[in-house]
Amino acid sequence: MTQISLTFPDGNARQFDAGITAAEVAASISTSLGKKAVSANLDGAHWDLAWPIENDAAIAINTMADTAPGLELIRHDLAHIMARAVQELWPDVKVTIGPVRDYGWFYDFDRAEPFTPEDLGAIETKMKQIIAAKDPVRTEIWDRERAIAHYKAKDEPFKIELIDRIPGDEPLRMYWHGDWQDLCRGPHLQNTGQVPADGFKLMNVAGAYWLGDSTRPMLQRIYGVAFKSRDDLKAHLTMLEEAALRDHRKLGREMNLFHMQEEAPGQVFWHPNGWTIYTTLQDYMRRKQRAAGYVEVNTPQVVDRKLWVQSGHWDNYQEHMFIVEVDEEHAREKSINALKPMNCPCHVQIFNQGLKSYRDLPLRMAEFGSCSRYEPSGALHGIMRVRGFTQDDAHIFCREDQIESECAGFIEFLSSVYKDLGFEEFEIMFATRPEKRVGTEESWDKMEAALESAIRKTGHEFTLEPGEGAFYAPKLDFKLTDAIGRVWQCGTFQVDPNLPERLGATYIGEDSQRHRPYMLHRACLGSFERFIGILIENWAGKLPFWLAPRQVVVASIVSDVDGYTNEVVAALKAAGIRAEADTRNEKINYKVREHSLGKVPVILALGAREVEERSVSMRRLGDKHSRTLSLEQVIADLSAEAKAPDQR
RNA sequence: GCCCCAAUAGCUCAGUCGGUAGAGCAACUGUUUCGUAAAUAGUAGGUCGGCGGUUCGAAUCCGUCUUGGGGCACCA
Repeated sequence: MTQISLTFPDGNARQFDAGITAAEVAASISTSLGKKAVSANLDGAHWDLAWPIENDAAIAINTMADTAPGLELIRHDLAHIMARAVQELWPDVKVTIGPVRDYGWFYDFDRAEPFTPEDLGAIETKMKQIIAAKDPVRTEIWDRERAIAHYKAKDEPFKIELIDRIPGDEPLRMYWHGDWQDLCRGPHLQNTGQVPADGFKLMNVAGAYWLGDSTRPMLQRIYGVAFKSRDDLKAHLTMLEEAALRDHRKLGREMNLFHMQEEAPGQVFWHPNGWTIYTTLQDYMRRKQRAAGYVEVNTPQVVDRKLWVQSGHWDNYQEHMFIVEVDEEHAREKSINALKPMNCPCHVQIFNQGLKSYRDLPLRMAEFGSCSRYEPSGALHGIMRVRGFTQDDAHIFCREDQIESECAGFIEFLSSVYKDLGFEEFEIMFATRPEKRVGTEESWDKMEAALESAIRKTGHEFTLEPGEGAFYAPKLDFKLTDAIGRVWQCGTFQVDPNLPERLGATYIGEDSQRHRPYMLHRACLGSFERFIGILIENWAGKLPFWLAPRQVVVASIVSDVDGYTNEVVAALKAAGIRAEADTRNEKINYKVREHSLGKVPVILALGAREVEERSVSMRRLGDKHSRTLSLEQVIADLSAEAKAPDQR
């Protein structure tokens, strides 16, 4: 018998007979570990307790107390238990794939009739029966022909296609519990009873293309969430409820920020409150960009097809463009135009006006560019994914040797903006050369090295995305993390030697010859619409004072003090604060409640006492109590707070 | 674009078997002047998303379009 050496996490190694299972290893350490073990990590791979170990390896035994492997096993086994439940209820349903995902799993089924909410209830009940049965799990390794014959007999065409897609040298693991069987690479728990029967919930049904391919059949996907305990599940469901409470579509209505209507799908009607956020944010960005050496421009909305043909958008992006045909007077043919989906071609037109010298570079050209894109109807979502939006766009025209410093400068700029707006954390995704690309290897080497060096010099880490760059150059994407841990891709930095070439941009170098500039596309917020949606959800509507559309409500307690109320409002407005009076004939409780629900950050309540003292009673949003302060003090405090972060 | 679900008063929602459209909040008008998260009475408010069909009769059943939602695909 061959001996193998297994190294444990404490560094000790022990000899075992080859072919020993992880379960036997666990039991050899202690009886209790043998009982508690659920899986192993073998050289970093997640390993089923029942699988034999044939070679030397580093091993660690997992129990349910190990969160990541424990949840992985629970969710994975639930996917199979659900598939079994579905086939026991409806034997003609075809099974496909069912992976683990965040918080749970899904499984895709092929079935003629849609699953209803009642069906989900029936499936859950059946799943609980399967769990209660504690059916032992076993896996067998089959050869390809046997597996295919098996699935042909069972009429499971999707499984046969999966087998065809598995590389020839990989073992086919057939996984069983009870009489039910699935193709699966594992690992699994030892019996179905190890899954917590009250720790999961089926959430919803959605369509999903087979293999994610829109030309393949649409399957029905059932999503479930699962945790180790009922309490963890409840906590998750509560978290979902809280996330729903900060939905920007709900808050946008409640705070009277904007609305959308069916005559203009995917476009925002900004109300005064919402537009105040928008312009405050835009003013802030304008100051930041000026300070960072950008010039601001503005370019046309409706642009002739000729330019889009030249830029390449007509061939590559036409399905996303709003095309406008115009019967021009005196013209023989209609003129065909498109609403601009991007600003870059127009910016090159400005660059191309007059000769540019190398002394003009880098030229940082910014536009709050209003763009229109015909997004697919199913992609639209509140103000986050729209058809009409404004980018905080800029293009930096520069020489190759300036890419690195411009990139570093942009990363500093972006991190300062994100910090000012309340996002401390962001991640950089570095997308490198794809397989299909243009340009020399030397040029790719230089561009990638410039970006990598810029990231390192600014002291950041990055996540590499090999092959994800554009066909002409690498790019960076910036993902920020919001208050409840969600990740949003907002910023981008993309090198582009292609468009200056297509649109004939040149500058005169020191050698008095014409040279081709590089163009660096960059955005920080992405679009104002989407970013404001993110801000609303991040702050749950309770925006920081400087961004809050309604900053102060001054509320009379009795109508006798209305004169003083109006005086206080006037003084606040004179100090640059967005203040309004509430002199309605309502109780102060009513006013406090209404303005608190409206997310107004400061309420100043005024009664006879305040008039006499020339003071105000200030209540901050979310506070239980108020404080009495002098009017001068409050104006000084609030006007300081009303300043944007860059002006403090 | 694709699958499923939905659309009733400004908002949130009820409306049974196909038989004259309802509530709470908001709004408006009185009364009330009140000290930090809902005073009180009354009034008004609707082409039940649009169009077509079935029916003696449609918010309700069927078709279709539009929009929204959950996903998928998309996001050079």
